Amino acid sequence: MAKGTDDTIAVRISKVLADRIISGAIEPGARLRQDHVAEEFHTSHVPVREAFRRLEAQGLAVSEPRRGVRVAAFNLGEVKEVAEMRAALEVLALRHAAPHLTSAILDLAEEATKAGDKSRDVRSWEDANRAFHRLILAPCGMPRLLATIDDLHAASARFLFAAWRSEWETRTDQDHRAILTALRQGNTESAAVTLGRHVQWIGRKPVKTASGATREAFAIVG
Amino acid sequence: MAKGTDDTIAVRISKVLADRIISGAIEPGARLRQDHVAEEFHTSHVPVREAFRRLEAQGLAVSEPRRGVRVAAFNLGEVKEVAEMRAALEVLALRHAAPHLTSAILDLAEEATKAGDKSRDVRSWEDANRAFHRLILAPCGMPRLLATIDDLHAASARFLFAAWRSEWETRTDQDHRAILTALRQGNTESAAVTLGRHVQWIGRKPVKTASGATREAFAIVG
DNA sequence: AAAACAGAAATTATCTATAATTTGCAATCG
DNA sequence: CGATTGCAAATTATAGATAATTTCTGTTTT
Repeated sequence: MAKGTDDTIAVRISKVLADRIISGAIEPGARLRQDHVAEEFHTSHVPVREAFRRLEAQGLAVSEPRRGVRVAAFNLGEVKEVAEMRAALEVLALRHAAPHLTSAILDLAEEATKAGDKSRDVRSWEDANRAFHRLILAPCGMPRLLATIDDLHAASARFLFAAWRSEWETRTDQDHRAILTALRQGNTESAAVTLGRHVQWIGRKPVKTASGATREAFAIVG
Repeated sequence: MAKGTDDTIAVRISKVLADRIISGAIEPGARLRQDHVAEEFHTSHVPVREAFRRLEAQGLAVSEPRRGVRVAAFNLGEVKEVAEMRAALEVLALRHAAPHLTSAILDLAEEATKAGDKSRDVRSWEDANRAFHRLILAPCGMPRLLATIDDLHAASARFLFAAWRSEWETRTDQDHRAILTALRQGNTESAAVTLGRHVQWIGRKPVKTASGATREAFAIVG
């Protein structure tokens, strides 16, 4: 993949910040101060501001005029919203991608599924999961749709990392396997229905808060 | 509506440029030169660049590093893509909005439909059409979904104005009426199905090109 | 005459500086 | 003692200036 060395500085900054926000390295609600970021990247704040606009568009940051930029907060409602949008759009993408799926692609998707099942931490599971979804959806050849789905995946990953900050138990992904089987049989409709259900599966998990109490954390696990 | 006087300059610029791009005042592929725009708005180019990032996120402009920003081009493929995305997402929004729809809202939506039927030019038809869709979808209470739909509507409007630059023949919108009737009867499923079909209706129309030849123009008419 | 080249002009991307606004804190007043 | 006002520090937003890249144009070369 493009290492981005010819990207503009603003793009580089936005990629690094996006990664930090998604991984949870920066807390929701935390302020992003342009001069501090500029200093860290040894630039002025002009490209930093452009990076902020980019994060805003992805839904990872919110900006109030004259009051600065904060990492976007989220709640159960937004997790559900993203899950439903993903269901609607990924199903659409799959219907268009299906006729162009080759067995080579499906083999790669199966490998991604196995990698996910073997993952012993959230991060590598999420990498494998995203690879699976991208592999089976990319052949739809609809760039705008794929870009929107990518942004939703970023949001999903953020929810996931926030809930499963460290612990992760391996599990075998039956849905992915069912989807692959259906696709291999040319049964697009069945694959689409399974995918639509799959990405709406919201995991729950008790998490200790800073104050010592426990609350439920929610995330899309598909 | 917010007149936007307390918006940041970048937001104001992006709104004006978005309107010009959508209305077709600036041609697809045309370059947006930051110094010229800055001069027009009596500002420096820093807010102009931020406005460009915003247009980029909406899919109205494309930017190549060091080579500047251009008005995004589009083709029949993208018109279809936007239509299908709208169908998927507006159906989702309607399913969530339906339980919150009051007869007052439905009355307003009916007025919007009548206004659309009476419209003698594309612009006012499109205003009325967007009002209808927003009225019945807004109560879903899903901000991210509504924002995405708004961007898709902007794209739709652009396709429409490009195809029907001036001529427009009045027509009565049966789909809108069928949707309202179904919603009044509490038949959400039927309304959703009709809406999904409605926004995928792509109109065709012969258009004279600059070179005098005629080609077909396409646009979403719903 | 078509293609390739070179220099000039225009344009983008960034940096440094300045003005305007907000936020935090402390002292004052009710 | 709590709320409020006022000032200082921090921060955001914009302007003006500079360096680097691209585009344009006219000329030369094959």
